[in-house]
Amino acid sequence: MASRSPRKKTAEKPSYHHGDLRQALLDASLALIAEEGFGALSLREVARRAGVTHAAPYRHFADKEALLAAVAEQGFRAMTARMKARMAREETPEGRLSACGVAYVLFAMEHPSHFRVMFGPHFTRPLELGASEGDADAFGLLVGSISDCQRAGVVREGQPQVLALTCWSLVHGLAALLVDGKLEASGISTVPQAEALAEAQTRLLLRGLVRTTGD
Amino acid sequence: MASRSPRKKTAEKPSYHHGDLRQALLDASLALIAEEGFGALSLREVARRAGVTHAAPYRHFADKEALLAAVAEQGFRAMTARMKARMAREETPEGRLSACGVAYVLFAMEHPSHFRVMFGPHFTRPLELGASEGDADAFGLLVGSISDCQRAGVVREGQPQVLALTCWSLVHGLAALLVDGKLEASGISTVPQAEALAEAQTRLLLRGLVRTTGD
DNA sequence: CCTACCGATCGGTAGG
DNA sequence: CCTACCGATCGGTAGG
Repeated sequence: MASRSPRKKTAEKPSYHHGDLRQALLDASLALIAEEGFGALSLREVARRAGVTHAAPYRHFADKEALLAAVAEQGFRAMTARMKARMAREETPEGRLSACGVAYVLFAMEHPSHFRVMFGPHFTRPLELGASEGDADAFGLLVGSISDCQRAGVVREGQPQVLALTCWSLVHGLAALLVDGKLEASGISTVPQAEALAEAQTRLLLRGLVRTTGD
Repeated sequence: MASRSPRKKTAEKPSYHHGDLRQALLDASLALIAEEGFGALSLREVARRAGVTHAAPYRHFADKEALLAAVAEQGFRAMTARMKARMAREETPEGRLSACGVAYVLFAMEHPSHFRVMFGPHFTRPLELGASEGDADAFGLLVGSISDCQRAGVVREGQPQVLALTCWSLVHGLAALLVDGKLEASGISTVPQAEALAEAQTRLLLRGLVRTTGD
């Protein structure tokens, strides 16, 4: 078929000599994790999928952890954007608070590999997020949302950080159980199902489990 | 020191010729995960730590997944026992419900490697728990506890399974965040801190975030 | 439960 | 970004 002569390498295959290999490696990592699981992730296999030799990734990442850190960082940005977008559709503070949590769960469902990298025990150091610009980070959005609700008088008193931690636990737990398939036994596996569940659980946290007089 | 003559192998080293190698392999797996992380887990290294050759584990486990399944099964039994023990100290239905969740978080803090194996994405098939005897499984305990609270009139109406799923999400999320060290930035890392946090979050879920007249 | 062996993959580097 | 190479580890099996 093709001659093996070493010259005329003029772009027969995507060799990324001038393309964005860095991004290609990140994409390949996510695809690999999604298809083969975490155990299959190696720099060599990632390079293979990106169509380069196994030495090439070292031009962009010092080691596997650096690659995963880049994946996680991109994931955090995407998740924050997802939350902002869904919150923007709401017109009340409690609507935004709820949207914040639902978006968290939806992001996990739609980007399970990203989610696993972001929250797995893969990093030795804290994962600097480029000194995230003020309220841009996800937890900051949540805390701010709680504060807004308190100012509007719809959420009880208390340190916003503490209340936010409870909200985070709830949506993080739901997301983790969904991503790891632990709710498939309960017949929950699709995105719409997850969305409905996230909304129901958020409502429940707001109103509380305890039976009230106005119930 | 010791002669290398092949005879007289009379128990100089723990060789498990008559001991419980199976249990030793399970313990070694947990220690390995705790010390070196998941990536370091291999049947060969586990065998090495147990003091046997790398072919020995195959006498007890077909492959790595079978070993991990055994670890997980043991973990589920221990977790259920932990929950039962803590629930038994309580005298009210809501006390038992709360204790149920707190015990879940405490188990995770005290056995992080077990927790990771139990809820990680490591298994291809559903992990049969030996057809857990009726209400003995953890989720069953939770659902029963919710039902009791409803009968006592302290928890609102609704399918117990649905309410239980919300409780599970909350404590699972808190446990996962703790185990993976994501709350260390918030200064939470000890067992007592985790216990206090679990109790606070459980209370919050019961009462709800929404400001009520009797607040 | 051990010895001895297989093929395969891996992280990493030298040198271009 | 590639070729060529290093030492090391791995899962798994044969045969005892």
